[in-house]
Amino acid sequence: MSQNYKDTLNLPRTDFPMKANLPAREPELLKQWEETRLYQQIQNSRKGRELFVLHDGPPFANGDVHMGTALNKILKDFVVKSQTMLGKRAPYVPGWDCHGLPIEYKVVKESRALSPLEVRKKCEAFARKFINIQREQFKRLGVFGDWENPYLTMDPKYEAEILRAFAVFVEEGLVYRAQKPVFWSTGAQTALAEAEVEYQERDDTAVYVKFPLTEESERLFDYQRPINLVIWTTTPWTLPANLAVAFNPRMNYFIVERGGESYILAQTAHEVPIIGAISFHESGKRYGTSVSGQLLRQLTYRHPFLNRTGKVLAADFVTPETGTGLVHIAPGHGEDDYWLGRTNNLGILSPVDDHGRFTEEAGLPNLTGKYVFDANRDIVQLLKERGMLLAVQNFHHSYPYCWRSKTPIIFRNVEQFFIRIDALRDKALEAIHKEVKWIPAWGENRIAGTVESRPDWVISRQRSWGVPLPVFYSKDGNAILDAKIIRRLADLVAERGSNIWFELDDATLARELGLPPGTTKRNDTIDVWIDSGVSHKAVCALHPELRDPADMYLEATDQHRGWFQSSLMTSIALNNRAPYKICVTHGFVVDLDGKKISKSGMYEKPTAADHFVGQYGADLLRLWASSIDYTSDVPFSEEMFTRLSDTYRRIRNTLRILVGNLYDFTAVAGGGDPGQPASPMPATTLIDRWILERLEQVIRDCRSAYEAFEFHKVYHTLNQFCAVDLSSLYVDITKDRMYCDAADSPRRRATQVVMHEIFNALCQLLAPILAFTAEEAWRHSVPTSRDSVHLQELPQPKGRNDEASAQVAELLRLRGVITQAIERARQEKLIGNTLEARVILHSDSDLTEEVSQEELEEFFIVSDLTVHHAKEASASVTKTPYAKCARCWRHRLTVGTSTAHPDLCDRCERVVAGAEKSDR
RNA sequence: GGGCCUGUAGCUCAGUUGGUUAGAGCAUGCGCUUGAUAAGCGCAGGGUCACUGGUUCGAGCCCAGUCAGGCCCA
Repeated sequence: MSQNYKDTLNLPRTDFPMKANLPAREPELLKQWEETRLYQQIQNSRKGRELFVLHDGPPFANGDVHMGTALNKILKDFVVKSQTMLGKRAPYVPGWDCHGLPIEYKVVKESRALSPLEVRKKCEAFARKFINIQREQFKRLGVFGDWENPYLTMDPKYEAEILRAFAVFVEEGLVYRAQKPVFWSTGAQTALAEAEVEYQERDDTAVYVKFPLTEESERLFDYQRPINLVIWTTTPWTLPANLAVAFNPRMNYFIVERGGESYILAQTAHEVPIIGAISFHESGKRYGTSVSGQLLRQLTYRHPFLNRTGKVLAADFVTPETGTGLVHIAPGHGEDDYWLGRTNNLGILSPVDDHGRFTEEAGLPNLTGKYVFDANRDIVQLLKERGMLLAVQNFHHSYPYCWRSKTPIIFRNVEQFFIRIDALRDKALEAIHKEVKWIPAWGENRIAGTVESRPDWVISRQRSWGVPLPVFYSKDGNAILDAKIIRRLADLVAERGSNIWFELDDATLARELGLPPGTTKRNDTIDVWIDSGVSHKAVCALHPELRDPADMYLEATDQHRGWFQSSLMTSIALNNRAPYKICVTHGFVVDLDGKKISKSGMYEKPTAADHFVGQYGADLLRLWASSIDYTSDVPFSEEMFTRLSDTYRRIRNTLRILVGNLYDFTAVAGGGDPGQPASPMPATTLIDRWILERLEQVIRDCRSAYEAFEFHKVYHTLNQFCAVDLSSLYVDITKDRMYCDAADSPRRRATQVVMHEIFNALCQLLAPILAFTAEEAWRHSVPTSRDSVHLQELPQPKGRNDEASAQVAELLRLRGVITQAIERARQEKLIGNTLEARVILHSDSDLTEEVSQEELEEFFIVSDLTVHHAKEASASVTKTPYAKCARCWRHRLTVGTSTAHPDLCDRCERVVAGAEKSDR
């Protein structure tokens, strides 16, 4: 019998499917967006609006897009889409970093013995391949941008800008050359930037070595001879380059006798082999007598195995934590050593070639050509033979490694070119503190710290895949650094690409640039951090749609030392100001335990973004990116994706029920004109007014969260709104009127007006995050066939007051009392369905007298309610004696009163009778 | 080893200038519904606020230290 009445209900109808099937549906939307040139449409629609430039930090064009890269691009897209929907013109020009060691290394590894030009051509092909792969993957994530015209740092015009910037550096006197120990990768045969160094645990041979005093120094002591300095080192191979021994004047030094010899070393906390621990308690000839710094300074020693002598020098950097307090100094193999040698005119000895092999200069003919780390053993053997070895230990420590070739790094003295950071530092710090907003705020502290302490910038690389370092040598070997020449070269490169540097021989190149015959070129390239570091000029300043300074740079937190800093330095040099107004950083993607997800592929679980896009869809990745607070480490796990799928389904179903309830809305509300929005109808009931007030608050919260780039607040706000306010309250409460009232009852129509407004607002508020789902839902809205949701703006608050909210809060409190009572009744098997309950509410609120009986019953979703006033709120529940209405399922007093429809309540009887009348 | 940062329920997040019994969503358990149905609703359980000490009448919040984790640097 009841089936008969189902057809008389206004049940929700929609084509908007419950099941998202994102992996299949998203590509269709992408195709349509591409066909309609949506990005260009959006840009056109924002002509003349306030400009917001998010400048893309170029990822390296090598490898697939992993979760970290995806997170970065998605966050950028949130910014671009939300700024656009806040009414601004927010163009997005993506870019790629193309030059540099990571690519060259892969190419060189594949095929050896290539000429520089061949290497470059293979590198370019490699970069292009991955640009195309990454471009497709980024697009697949729903990221909008000018994908057809990205900027590439290997583009000839871009390369020319690098050279032009370099010309300015030269003009400003910022570039100098110097011999300097630099991190040197023997595996890749190049100097490395600090960013290219990583630390690994390693076992090394540590040796205690005797450095015998010269005879004249020995005469200063009344001690058993020979007298030795005792040094300790973990790099025996640097001993051939030893030129001095350093001590710290603030430490205490002693001379002790052991086994017929005497030794000088510091009082340290740890035991020294053979010597043992030294303390004041053991003072005396055999156990140790203090040696003053005054005396130490005068000493000279004989090299333990080479025929030369060295001096003892004072140095602050000597510490008592390890070793003997006497440090062997090799100015060619260490930063501290270098500076100490420089102040004491020691000269530089660095007898090692590009591959890390000893040269003849080392003075050890047997070892010439031997890799230094292999030669450690030989040096130890040599020390033993000479009787200079006190002890050998295994020493476990972390040691710098080349990030690409994974070989241990050595310090090696090489002629390099530098940028003088001191000339830029003060202004850079001022810009950091005064010109830029850092998000999160501690970023300011962090980058300031790195800028304060960073040494001069090594900008020369002994590599092929990069922009040539525009340095020439005259016939007599003098370096030529000339801004005019560099600019000429830039013009040439802009036209013919930087390959000309390698294609043309010295004579031709010199002729082209107007250099005197006999000039030769240097075969270094420029550090890639300069490449990306000048993008503010090469891209923002020159692109007609962009602007330098950009409004925002947004990268992972490691870029405080990387791109943020390199860009800042070049911008200070070029423009004397910061290249960005806002710098946003996000954390790294970490797994459930807070451990980082390895980038090097050792991680057993999939980390490529593609994997998750294929399994869950891009909108799920986007939802993930929106759900977390990106300012610290970003948690990531399969479990989170399962949870997020639930959240997603909840949001999707909320959209679906709203649009389902609007299936018959256009015809009436549009007044025959489907292109027009619904005519405003005043929200009649409390619950309608309340949900609009909630929407108002949600709009305010989301807008300000978008404005502050706090996307997880948008996520939580909208999730809460969908799950609680809409799904479990508003939609649930209005079901009865939506389904059972006459289709055009004022109460139902008013609700549709409200739902329509909410649906549209939700689509718009969700659009920056759920780019695909919001678009899909938007197409099901009424009136249909409108533009993309991404052309819309975010809804504006309408200045609604919150008169209903306090009342609803009051009613919700009473609702809690009722549901608890009903739950108790259910436990006692008094009732099953809630609608079987007869509820007697003892209300402590005046509100229950102001709101009508009908509305209260609807609000509490009960059939049979009696309200008494009481001091304290309580409710009692029994089974209602009323019969169940076959149509609305509520148990009502009026069921059975109609003769035509004896199983209907009065409301349903009227609706059914009215429908029958109009059918006739 | 140094700089910067993070640590609140199983998961993701709230928690105002220190002030009652630390909140929300999801997940879990139990129940209802079968007219949002590969959906929906209700109720319940779940936290020594990383740890230790301190300041205070009072600390998730302030201070010091420890532990764990991250980024950067050595």
